[in-house]
Amino acid sequence: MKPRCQAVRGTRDVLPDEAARWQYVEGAARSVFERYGFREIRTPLIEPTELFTRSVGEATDIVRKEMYSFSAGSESVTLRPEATASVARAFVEHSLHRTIAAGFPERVYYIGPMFRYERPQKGRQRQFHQIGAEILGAKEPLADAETIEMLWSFLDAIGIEDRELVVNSVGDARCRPGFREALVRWLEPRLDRLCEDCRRRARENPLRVFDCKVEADRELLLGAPTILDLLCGGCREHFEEVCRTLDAYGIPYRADSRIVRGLDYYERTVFEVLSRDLGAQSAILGGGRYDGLVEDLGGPAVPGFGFAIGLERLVSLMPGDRGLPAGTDVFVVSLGEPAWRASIALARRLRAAGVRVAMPMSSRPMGAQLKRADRVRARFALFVGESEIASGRYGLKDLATGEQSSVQEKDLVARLGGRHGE
RNA sequence: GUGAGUGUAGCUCAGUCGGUAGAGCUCCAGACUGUGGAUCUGGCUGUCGUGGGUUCGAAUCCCACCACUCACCCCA
Repeated sequence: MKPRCQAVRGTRDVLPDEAARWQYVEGAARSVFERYGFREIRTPLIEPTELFTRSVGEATDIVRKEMYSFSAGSESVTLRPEATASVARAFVEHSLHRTIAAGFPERVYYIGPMFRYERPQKGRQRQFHQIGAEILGAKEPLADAETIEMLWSFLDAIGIEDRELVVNSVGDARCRPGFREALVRWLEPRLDRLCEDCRRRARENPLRVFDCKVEADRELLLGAPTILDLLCGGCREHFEEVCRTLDAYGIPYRADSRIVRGLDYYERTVFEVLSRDLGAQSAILGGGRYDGLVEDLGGPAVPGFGFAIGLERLVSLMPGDRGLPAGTDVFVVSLGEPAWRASIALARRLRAAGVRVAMPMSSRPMGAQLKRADRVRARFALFVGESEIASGRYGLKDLATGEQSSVQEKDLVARLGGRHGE
């Protein structure tokens, strides 16, 4: 059979078995994040194009060549390539800064799809999903460290063991221009010894030369000035306090002056968590501080810190025994047409009591029903035949142990473990 | 945007020198009319990615296109 239509390039279907794993991850994120005071925020998938050109940055790859933009009426809109800008926009639009008391920032998290028009490869789709969180109104280093600590707990909770935390500071409006200048001055006379990509980076976004993958370039760049040596006093102090707090938490990390993020709004702290099992796209998550973003979007000077996790990447790293689909509680095996009819009402009563029930859509041979019960991973088979209906006692078989007992209907719900999800 | 690899059944894959389509798994039925997983027997499913070319004849050779995969780039 040839499908008449298929999923567009870079998008894919998450089928039920895998969706169960997504739900597991999302549930763990909500549970952990809410312990730290984060509440969910939901923002639109489409935003004014200007939101991203202003925040993410005109010169970034995301804005220059990866956005799904189109005109709707007279305005240009864009499918969001990330959500931090949306959260900041909503924050300004609803004057949420008025709810912030000094020392008590607003914390929000989101889960949803993002869109970037890139060439798909391992760990990279055109529609992908992020779990992210933002903490707005805290300039203190504890906001950075505590949020990173929360992420570490979250990764623990879902069993991600192969991970490395790297942190850096990219300075702020006071010290970054100076560093940038020093770096460009250092690069100028060495351009002909660098690869083509690095020569382009030197022009467009000099800090990015540090994550070049060419070995010769990396060696040469060891001699380049590093941002950590040129931080201003405020940025240095902030970074050192973040590191001290991570030490106090006992979270292992590597300070790496080569970590540079691709979005213009980052200042001071930036960080990533890397894994070796992801192929070339090695980042599970990334984030940092953006103290100027809210103001850039027309709001008051409210500092921010946040991160985004790649959901697909996370799910692919999770141990295979996590987040398996829930099985059925009971399969109603009916013997003969009259019993099958009677089982319809029985199934309704059990479901109303919160039991997960499966049964066939028509009377079927018993062998076929029991095979099906195995397939849907039912814990019990409930036998319904004429003698059971007459006596009001049903045969209940534990499909794992093979033990069978006779149970009255009023005792069934307790035996089957009803009230799921309540 | 650049480069390389791969497209055969629902899934994983064989298919020799160009000779007319195969296995395992899954699914369905039966063995087995009130007790499943195992086993055995039988059965269903293909525009061989698409279009063109060469040839008596193409899954196989050639060209183009499409999709997927991996890498560059970039990022989650």
